[in-house]
Amino acid sequence: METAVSVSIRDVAQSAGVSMATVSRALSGRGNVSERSRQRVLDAAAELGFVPSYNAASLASGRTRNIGVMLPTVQRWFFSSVLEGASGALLEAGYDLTLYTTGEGSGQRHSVLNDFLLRQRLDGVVAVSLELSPEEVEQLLRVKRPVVGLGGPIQGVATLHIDDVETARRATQHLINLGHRDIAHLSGSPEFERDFALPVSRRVGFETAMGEAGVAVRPEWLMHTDFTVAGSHAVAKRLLAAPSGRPTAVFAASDEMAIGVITAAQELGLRVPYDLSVIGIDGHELGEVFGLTTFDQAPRQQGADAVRMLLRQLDGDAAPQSAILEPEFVVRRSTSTPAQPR
Amino acid sequence: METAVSVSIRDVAQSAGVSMATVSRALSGRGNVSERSRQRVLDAAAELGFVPSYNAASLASGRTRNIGVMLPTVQRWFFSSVLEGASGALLEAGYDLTLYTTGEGSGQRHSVLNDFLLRQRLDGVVAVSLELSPEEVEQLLRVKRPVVGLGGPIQGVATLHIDDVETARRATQHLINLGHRDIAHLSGSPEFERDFALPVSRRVGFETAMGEAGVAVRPEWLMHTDFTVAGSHAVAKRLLAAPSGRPTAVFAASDEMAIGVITAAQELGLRVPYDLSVIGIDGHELGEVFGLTTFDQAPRQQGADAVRMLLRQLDGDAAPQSAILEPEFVVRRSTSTPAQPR
DNA sequence: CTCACATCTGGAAACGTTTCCAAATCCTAC
DNA sequence: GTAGGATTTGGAAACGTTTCCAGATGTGAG
Repeated sequence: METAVSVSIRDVAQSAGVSMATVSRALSGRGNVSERSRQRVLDAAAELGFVPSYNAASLASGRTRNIGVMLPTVQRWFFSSVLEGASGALLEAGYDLTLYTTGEGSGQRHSVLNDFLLRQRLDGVVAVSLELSPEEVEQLLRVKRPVVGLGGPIQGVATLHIDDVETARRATQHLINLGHRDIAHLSGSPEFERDFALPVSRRVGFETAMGEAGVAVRPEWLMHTDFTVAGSHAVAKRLLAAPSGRPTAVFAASDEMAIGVITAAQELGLRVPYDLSVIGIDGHELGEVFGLTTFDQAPRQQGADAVRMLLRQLDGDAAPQSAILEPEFVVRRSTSTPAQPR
Repeated sequence: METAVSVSIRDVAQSAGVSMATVSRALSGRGNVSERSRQRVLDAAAELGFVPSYNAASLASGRTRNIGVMLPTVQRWFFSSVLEGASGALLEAGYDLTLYTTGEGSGQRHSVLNDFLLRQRLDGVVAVSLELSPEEVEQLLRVKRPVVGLGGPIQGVATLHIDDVETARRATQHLINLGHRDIAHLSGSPEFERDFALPVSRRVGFETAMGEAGVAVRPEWLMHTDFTVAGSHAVAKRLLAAPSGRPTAVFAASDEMAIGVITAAQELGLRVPYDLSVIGIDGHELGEVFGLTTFDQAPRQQGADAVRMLLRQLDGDAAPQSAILEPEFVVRRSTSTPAQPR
């Protein structure tokens, strides 16, 4: 509450009658300080309204209390959820969060890495749905910055993710178990996505389940679009209005896509699930509203967990243990037995 | 591409055969350097793979090339759009973005300000939909950090926002002009929101339009909920199923709420717009899918603009000029004349 | 060929912490 | 009371830049 300009550790030291070294120790908690000194320092600091300079501390110590979060965009539900989770966990731990949205393409990513991440501004990085090249990983590890990956495996980096193939297989199996045979799959394509092999993994899971059940995959029912409601809405309208007949069920690679399918169906006068069953993956907040059956992968939780993993690594505690997450199967009213079993 | 450990400005100086001062000048662009020296420095820096330390630079210069963005949450469309816009603009300008999600309540906000913002880590702050107290503003300005507000006026701070009252008035008027008289309004409430008087402003606009047209406002048709699809979906179901009769039109304070109303209507078998007209405010990306009539306020653009305003201020260029934005009226198929004009 | 002035350069002092090191002080057990 | 170890302390050297201040070098006009 004094003059805001530059009350430094030196002023505190003077006022508390101790050395700067002791002030630093008392305030940061590293090193031994007698209870008496600590108290005097704390009082003096409070009295003077002392605010330590992160920059100076970082420069001297190498620690920044700042974590970078890289993700393709903040506009899709999965990513904003992850971000929200990470942000909360970091705030709680007293860390800053520096955000890098790299764009859906990989164009900006390299410059981001070079221009920002390496400048010793970050203690660590959470990379969400990004395929880092071996060189990029090496670059990061060389500067001793731990990295945690989210949403898919990254070579040489601790990672948190669900088993995409298996989850897709189970989703498809759910439809088959209900009696569906005419099943379409909506997924992303390399045209729209650069992250991981996510669209591919989910398609493989789909095909695996179909193969296991001896059901043929109709290539014209493998549709590609971006991972948005609007994109899948448009594609689904074509799919469902095709004169060659329509599927009785759709497995969408994400909940946003599934919602696009549902709205498209409604627009065409189809009743879900009576005329069309729909299942997705994600656990979107709107799943409830649309009665969507899905595999919930709790992205918010994932964001928080990734941060905690990273912080543990920074504390030197744990080995970077990758983990495969178990999504929760949530059955709602968008799936049922087909109306006209063949 | 050499050993990554600590190639500093000193090494570059040595390698280029000039002083550290000259290296600094050549690299940062401030101060005069002969073309010859500049080239040698640039070459040496590239050769050694020199990466300047932001921390050291910040410490010495006081500039951080880091902008803070504070917003309540990243999970609502308006906010994630603003963030996306801001992030892009900052990346482009070579600035880092430090994200503070303060939570919808104001609880965490104060600590955020104190613990983070003031630590000379930020060159400036973009505050989105936050009501900063005079003390908080004063605190920021005292440390000479420019602030730009978004989403509502902040005392003593340059601000970017639409005229909420007027926009709400025009939205309501649109319904009235179509012939509607039984109009409900869905808005937020202090129970859910802490930001600004936004819900209030939009309600006032609604009431103004109704008053001007001599139409009575039915208090039971003033519904409150949070600014989400799910929240408004639930409330709208009650509204539209009320035995006392239902409105022919709904003005929702945000597009997300409007979408909740539309899905609720569909679930109840009502046809939009035949049985119910719906209008919102925002310009949500799903507006297209749902055919939503709305006032588009281009939040992504707002985020980018806010950043540019801030950067201009940092360059010492411009006076902090507040601006009132003009939303764009987008008519789609969710509004029409009422089915049964009285 | 000089002089005056602009441009360029290097030395060194900041910036505000952390942490190494050695010295001082405190304990405990004998 | 004392030796030996543990705990506290302060001095001062980092950390890697920027920038002030002079001094050196270049330029153009007379």
